[in-house]
Amino acid sequence: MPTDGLNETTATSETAPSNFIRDIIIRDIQNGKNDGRVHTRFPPEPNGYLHIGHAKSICLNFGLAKDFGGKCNLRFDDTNPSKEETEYVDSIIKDVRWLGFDWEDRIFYASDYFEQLFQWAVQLIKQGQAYVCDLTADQVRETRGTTTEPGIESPYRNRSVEENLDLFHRMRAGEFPDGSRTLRSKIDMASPNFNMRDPVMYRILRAEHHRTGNDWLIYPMYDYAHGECDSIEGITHSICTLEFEDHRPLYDWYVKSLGIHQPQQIEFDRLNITNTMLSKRKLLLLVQKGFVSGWDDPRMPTLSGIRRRGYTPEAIRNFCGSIGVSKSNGVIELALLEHHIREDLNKRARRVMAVIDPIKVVIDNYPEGQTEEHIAPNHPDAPEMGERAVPFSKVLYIERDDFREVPPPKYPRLYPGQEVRLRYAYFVKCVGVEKDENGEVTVVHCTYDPASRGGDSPDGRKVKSTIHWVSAEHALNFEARLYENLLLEDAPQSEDLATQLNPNSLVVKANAKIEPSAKGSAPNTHFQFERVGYFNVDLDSTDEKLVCNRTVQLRDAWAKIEKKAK
RNA sequence: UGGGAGAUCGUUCAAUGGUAGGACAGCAGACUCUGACUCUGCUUAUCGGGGUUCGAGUCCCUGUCUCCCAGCCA
Repeated sequence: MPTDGLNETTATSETAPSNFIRDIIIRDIQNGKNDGRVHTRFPPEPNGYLHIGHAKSICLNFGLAKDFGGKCNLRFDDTNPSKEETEYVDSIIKDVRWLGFDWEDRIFYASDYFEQLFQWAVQLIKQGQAYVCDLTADQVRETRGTTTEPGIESPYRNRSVEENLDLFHRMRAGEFPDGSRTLRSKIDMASPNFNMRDPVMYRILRAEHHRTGNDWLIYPMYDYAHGECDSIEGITHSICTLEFEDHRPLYDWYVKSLGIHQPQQIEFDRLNITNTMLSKRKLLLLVQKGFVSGWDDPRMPTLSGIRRRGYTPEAIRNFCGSIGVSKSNGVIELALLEHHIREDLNKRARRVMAVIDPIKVVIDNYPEGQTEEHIAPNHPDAPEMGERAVPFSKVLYIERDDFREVPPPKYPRLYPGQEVRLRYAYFVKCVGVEKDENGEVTVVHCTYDPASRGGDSPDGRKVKSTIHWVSAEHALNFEARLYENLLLEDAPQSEDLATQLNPNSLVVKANAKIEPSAKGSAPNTHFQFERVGYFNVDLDSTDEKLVCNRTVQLRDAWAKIEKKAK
């Protein structure tokens, strides 16, 4: 049986459309900049799990490198030990690989460069471009100025090079308490760009680092570290999101002051998707507060979450390739992501019949105790995927929604007096119902036409619809987990997450039925439950109990018709 | 009200001074043993006002709107 979990690593063959970053690279190559090299990097901070927004950046960086015959590094931006953990490093490695990208031996960490970064800071001190400041965090903030007023220069700004060197080395040696001093760049307290108002380069922080342990008591800030890390690795195009536009002058200031290789920072728009939370901070909150079962809850937009949900790397790559890259911050419709997962799963998912919300059907004229098998293809358009036998007997289950005692106008499915086709089996006609004391239909009685075996009547008569079914005696009981958006359609703009969450984001159908061929399916096997949706086998599934996640529903024209009727 | 960035179909990305195009969504139809898939057709856009030009989404001026920035986070 084909399982495709972590083995789906074939690269996308999409022809990439033009975008402004490609234009820049093409121009750079033409001008012989960087000797025509293209070298990018994907630089996550290991402080959480990767989500679909990161997938855009991953596909962009690795994709650009591939398309231009260059390289792309994986680098962990681990300069803040108080937030970072090995668990996150491991998950990021797994997720990038799962998405189908390869960094060969180029996996790096900002922490690999701590000593070099320290030496460069010393160089900047010697050049008179950095100083040790004794102001507290509050004082730094108070003296930073406002949008209309310049900041106030620190009283420690003009310390001698010798004193700065001495103090900075003593910061490293642990002579001062956390937060008592910082190393700052001496730039311009009057700059209209706050990032240039003597930004902090190093802070004193006694926290165990997931890689360097307690070797360091001072840690470089992102702004100080990032350009140099890029420079060390020979990065040519340092691609990041729009909010770093204001940081670019500082990025350039450091590499220029140091006289080292200068990568070009290019900013693009972060991915936003309707009704989808793509903030690491908020996702962490969802996990911590128990609103979801974990980072890999199938409702999460994390790569581990959507992987568990049944999304494939191909679908995600195709999606990322189709959304484009620009500098305007837009919001992609969730429907586009769903389109790509349907498109991919339609090609690969084995068809199977499963009934999510069963209602019993008795074929009155079918012999008691008799069983027969009907042959069904595993994929309507892919004969090479084979076929399987589906057992049929007197008592069946069909979808509750496929029967109406009183049909609405134009209802094509089963109702008293109406004949439909049981897929791959027989024509059946509803001849009556049984009800419980509440008037609820409990059993639907039908008769079948033995001549229609296989699903077609020799007299050429047509039916309006074909419905799916399972044999009650042979079907496997299973648990279907149906997902909707985690966020409410009209989520209030509030910091209180609870008020924004959809109470129906997970509906468990513990009494669902599936044809026996699904027995023993491995986790992450993709199925199309015909006429219902794409599902995959969940991690929680065991030999005794099959558990399936609804990845995405099939497009449903009838639902639209019904909605309009209301 | 300082600085930075952006504005093209409902959404999103193209069009690099020369026929405004694709994808998704929507609508209509064909096909169908999945109201799925597939196929066909259709609707809909250059933020406003000036200017340059034979010709402007693209260049210039001006206005409007949106997003980002005052962490010892990244």
